[in-house]
Amino acid sequence: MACGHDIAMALRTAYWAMHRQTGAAVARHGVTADQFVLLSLLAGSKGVTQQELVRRAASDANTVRAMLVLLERQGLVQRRPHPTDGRARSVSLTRKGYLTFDRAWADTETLRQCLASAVEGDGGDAFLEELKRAAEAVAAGGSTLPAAVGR
Amino acid sequence: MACGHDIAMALRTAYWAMHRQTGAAVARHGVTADQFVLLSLLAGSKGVTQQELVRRAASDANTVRAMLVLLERQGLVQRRPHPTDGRARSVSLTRKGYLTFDRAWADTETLRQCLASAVEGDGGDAFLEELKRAAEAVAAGGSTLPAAVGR
DNA sequence: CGAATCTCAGGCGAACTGATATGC
DNA sequence: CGCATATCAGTTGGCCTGAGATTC
Repeated sequence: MACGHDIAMALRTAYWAMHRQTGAAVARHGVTADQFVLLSLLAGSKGVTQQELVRRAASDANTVRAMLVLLERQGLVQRRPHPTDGRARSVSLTRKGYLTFDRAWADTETLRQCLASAVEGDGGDAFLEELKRAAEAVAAGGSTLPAAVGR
Repeated sequence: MACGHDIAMALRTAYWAMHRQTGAAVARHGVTADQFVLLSLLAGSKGVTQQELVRRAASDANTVRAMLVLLERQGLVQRRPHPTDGRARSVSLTRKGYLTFDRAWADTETLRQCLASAVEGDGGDAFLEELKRAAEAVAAGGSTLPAAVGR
């Protein structure tokens, strides 16, 4: 049977393999793998708040801000005051940002197909669902069942 | 159908959820989540070379060395010259290393069960296999199908 | 010789903590 | 008031490149 540790290690291996390949594929566009994730989120929806990016990228508010600052210096993203919420910022891609993302997206096409075809056949959807379920369970598991109890 | 991007994002989310929970669970033992991974590998087999750790931890030679130096300063691991290969180092846990790992392992028990039970039921083994297959495909995919071709 | 293992120097993106300002 | 959003200052661990020493 699949013990948690094996899954955790396989998860780690898979993530880093993907992260490194992505980084290598998008490096020549001047962005990192993590920055590419942000770009993909911004390309998908206009006028996102930083908080939204934090949620969707599974990251941190300070980290996201630092990354946006770097992307802003490259002229790939712009941050405008939010129309209704004075606290928030409305982040969106610039034209250059769209161009860069499109190219980077194209250069990661084979990578995504590689990933998809590896799990497709048996049940790609089932795999995706299990992955999401695992993420949720783990994220919530630490708070519902505080591991800092024993001893 | 499950597109590669969705899988990649879910993979990222799952990994970071696990990484953060692990880090929070083992923090009071003075080790990080990544260091805990090394400890678990060392606890599983005696006299491992650093190169072996690099492979199994899906990491980098310089990174592993830096981490081992930190762990060595804490007295958790020891590095001895390899018996047969003069280039290599034989890394193993000290008694303190075993103690620390056992406690950290116990504190991550609920986390592993959380992860296992989330994918169990449908097919935990199938999930693990798909995960491994995806990791292999991605790791090899970048070299067999160089993404830096287009344009 | 080439190849593998490890070490060293250095830089950098990213994650984190804690405190702070501002607007809901 | 509490709460949420974002900012700033600073620290750290981890990843990476490039070079070099040593041994197989």
